[in-house]
Amino acid sequence: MSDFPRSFYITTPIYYASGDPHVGHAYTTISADILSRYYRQFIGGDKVYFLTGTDEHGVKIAKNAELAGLAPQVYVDQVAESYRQLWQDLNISNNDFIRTTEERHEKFVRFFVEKLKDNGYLYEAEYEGLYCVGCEKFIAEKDLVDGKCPDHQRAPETLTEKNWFFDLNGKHSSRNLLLEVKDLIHSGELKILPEKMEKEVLGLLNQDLPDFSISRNKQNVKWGIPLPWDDNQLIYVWADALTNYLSAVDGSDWWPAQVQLLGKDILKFHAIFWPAMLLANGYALPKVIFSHGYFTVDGQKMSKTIGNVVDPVEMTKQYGSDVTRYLLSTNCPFGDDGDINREQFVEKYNAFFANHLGNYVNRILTLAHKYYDGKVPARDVSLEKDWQNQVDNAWLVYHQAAEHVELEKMIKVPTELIQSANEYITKLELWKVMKENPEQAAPHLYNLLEVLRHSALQLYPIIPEGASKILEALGVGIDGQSAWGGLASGQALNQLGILYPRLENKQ
RNA sequence: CGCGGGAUAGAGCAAUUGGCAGCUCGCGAGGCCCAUAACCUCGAGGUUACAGGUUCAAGUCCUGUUCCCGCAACCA
Repeated sequence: MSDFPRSFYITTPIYYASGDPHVGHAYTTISADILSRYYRQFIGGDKVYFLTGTDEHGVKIAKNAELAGLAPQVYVDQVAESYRQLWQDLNISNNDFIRTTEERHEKFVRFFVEKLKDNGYLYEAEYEGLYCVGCEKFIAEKDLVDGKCPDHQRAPETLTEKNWFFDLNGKHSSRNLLLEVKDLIHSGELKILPEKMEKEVLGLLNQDLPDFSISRNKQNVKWGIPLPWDDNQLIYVWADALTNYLSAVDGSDWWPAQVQLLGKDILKFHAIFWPAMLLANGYALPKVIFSHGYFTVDGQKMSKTIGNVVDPVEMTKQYGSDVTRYLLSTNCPFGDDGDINREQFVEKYNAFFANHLGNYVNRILTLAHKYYDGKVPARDVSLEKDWQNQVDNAWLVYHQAAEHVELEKMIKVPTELIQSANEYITKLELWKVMKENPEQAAPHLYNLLEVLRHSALQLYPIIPEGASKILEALGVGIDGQSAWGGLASGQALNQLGILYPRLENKQ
């Protein structure tokens, strides 16, 4: 059995509130929810803290608000609400939802950057960049088309402004934070997973990483948290956003996070800058930074211009929370890129929910009602040995998968148990035995029901709604025992009917 | 020669890090009739992108080539 942490603090990134939720956001959040629910089952509900939220400052948001004709705060209120709604619809069990425009956060960020300054890690310097007058902001060289801003068809000017910089390289303080982060990654104290992402981070650390600025001139960025000691500056969104992982749990002992999930686009910030900031202010580092992959859709990059965007809201509306959770989280090994094939949604639904899980549930509950009065029949320990071994082993594999954050492997375990149970029924022709000699078949049905109980417990983190219904029908709870023999003979069983109707594939 | 990942059956993905190329879906044949046209068994389908090399043994290691994809200093 694997070693469980004493407590489990898990975070998703806070999502940038410049638009509606994306399927990638849903993927990260579902993954975090699966782990949260898993740990709640096995180390206790009060030992798990699951944080998500929204990042609500910055130029882009101010601009989008203006385009929508709304005040920035009104705009982000709406966006935050759409995230909240989606998480609710997806059965996400987050303990907190932090917004960077909340007072508790802003207060902490001011404290945090002030501390960086007091500790000697901030210095003032010139930032030089390409500035587009039309956009009223700095523009990256890679975004230029023929040397011009694509939005305004004009060449940007080179502009300098004074910013406060964070001393990563130890030029202004006694510590070289980049070297320290590198050492901590090498020593395994800070784990970057999957391994290939750790390689990438180490690769970045072997190149020159310049210090980054943690503030912006107020004239260029108008929507943010003021720098406490400098009226002309606002705190740059990254310094603002990363700090949420602390501000949300300030005053408690949840920190350090056990797992911080993120998409690979923001790996550098989380695996290098964030640890450096924590070191500078004397905080512990998160245990694991886990970077998951991206989706392509039908083999292509998801993009609005191609028009192949998968909308998580629509998907949830169409398929419900369990199915959406299943389709997204079991699509590919966690940590790799995966392809979403929408034409396969119905096929995958039928294969797993209707044919496999739903059919099995209906199959054995019907038998129990037909021949055993809807009650858990008597058991016979001498007929349980093989099942007990198999189930024990299944749990071992399951816990190991969870420990390694291999979400796609977690669902394989109960799937295989059910498959074995179906084989068992066929091999013994149990429907016949039940008809002819129900007493003889009784212990076998007990085994089948017990297998269902274990499967449902294992499925619960991934498809909480359906798994809860099944466990309820069996008369047990979600924090049930993973030892064999948890069902009590004589326990009344509910009939569930068709839990997941088969869908016809529209041609 | 900026850093890194990838190319395996019609589709989507595995392969305990060198040991008989597997899984799911789809497809074909049979079985069963308790269950949702479900379930069970068997089968077809691969020169593992390409060319060399190391090895008793290579999808896996090495060299080269082609193609795809992230990141590349402020982009959530």
